[in-house]
Amino acid sequence: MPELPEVETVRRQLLKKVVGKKLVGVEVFHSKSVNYDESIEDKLVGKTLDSIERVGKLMIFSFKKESDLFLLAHLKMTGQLFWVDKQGVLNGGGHKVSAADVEEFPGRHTRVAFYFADGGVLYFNDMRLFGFTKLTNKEDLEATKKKFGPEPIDKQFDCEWFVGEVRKKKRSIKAVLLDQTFVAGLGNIYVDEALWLAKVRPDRKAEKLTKKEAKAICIAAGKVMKEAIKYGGTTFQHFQDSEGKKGNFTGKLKVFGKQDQPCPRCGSFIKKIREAGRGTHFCPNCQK
DNA sequence: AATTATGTTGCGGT
DNA sequence: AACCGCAACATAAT
Repeated sequence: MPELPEVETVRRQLLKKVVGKKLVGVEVFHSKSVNYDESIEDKLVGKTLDSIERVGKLMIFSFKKESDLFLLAHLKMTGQLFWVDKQGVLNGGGHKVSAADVEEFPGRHTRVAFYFADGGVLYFNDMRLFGFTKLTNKEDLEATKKKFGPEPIDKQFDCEWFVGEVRKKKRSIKAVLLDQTFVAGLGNIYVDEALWLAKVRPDRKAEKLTKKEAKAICIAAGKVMKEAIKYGGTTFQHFQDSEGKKGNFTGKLKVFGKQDQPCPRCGSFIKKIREAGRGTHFCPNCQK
């Protein structure tokens, strides 16, 4: 799933569903998905979930009366977190999601199940096994957090700082925006969308951007991710929220996956290239 | 059937 | 230090 808006969508849903609940069991179906921690169940049973934070695309679960224990979850490419309540209901809203839409739990790609005292289960599914859940301590968590750059959706995010720093970078603007240590949260989809909004080509060298272009990118990055959160994220291939639903921002995409289709702004055909090692979509006419 | 693509990021090389 | 390419893995599409 993946980028900040999708992770934030899941975080907000889970806040309402699992915070305050007590863990009674952890079942590991694939050891890699718990960072090969053989005692994860022993460490978690009896703990009550206190809060869920997020840094970039990383989710951080904390526990009541435990100041030195945290559960990190990173979904990478195909990770998913599903909440299934006592009745086996995914959406918690009273009716089951149809079997056609959602696989059985645990399913083929279920890697970990977290069982709660009220009968609910939090499933971590991850087809490609790049993602992880992992226990950590306060010191490690703080070190991890420090590696992330600021988030463009943050009220405090400073475009003056962004303009100054981005124009020191020698790589393409696409590569720079994908770098989580520079700014956190953007991934392949939202970088392409933000650059379209800002009318800047993804293959431009960051150091060659004008201040005006850099400012436009800064604003666009925050805007596109805030808007995507409002719509529950984007489903391009695998993303499903904690209720098994797809993101509604997919219909709002302007360039991502739109190669050979007309640009919604100028009508020229959207092009797809490879930039920073990633499939990259842009309008060759109105992005300069 | 082999090749290429896929929403991420950490590593080892220059 | 900054940057690049690739590997980790499973699956679907050409």
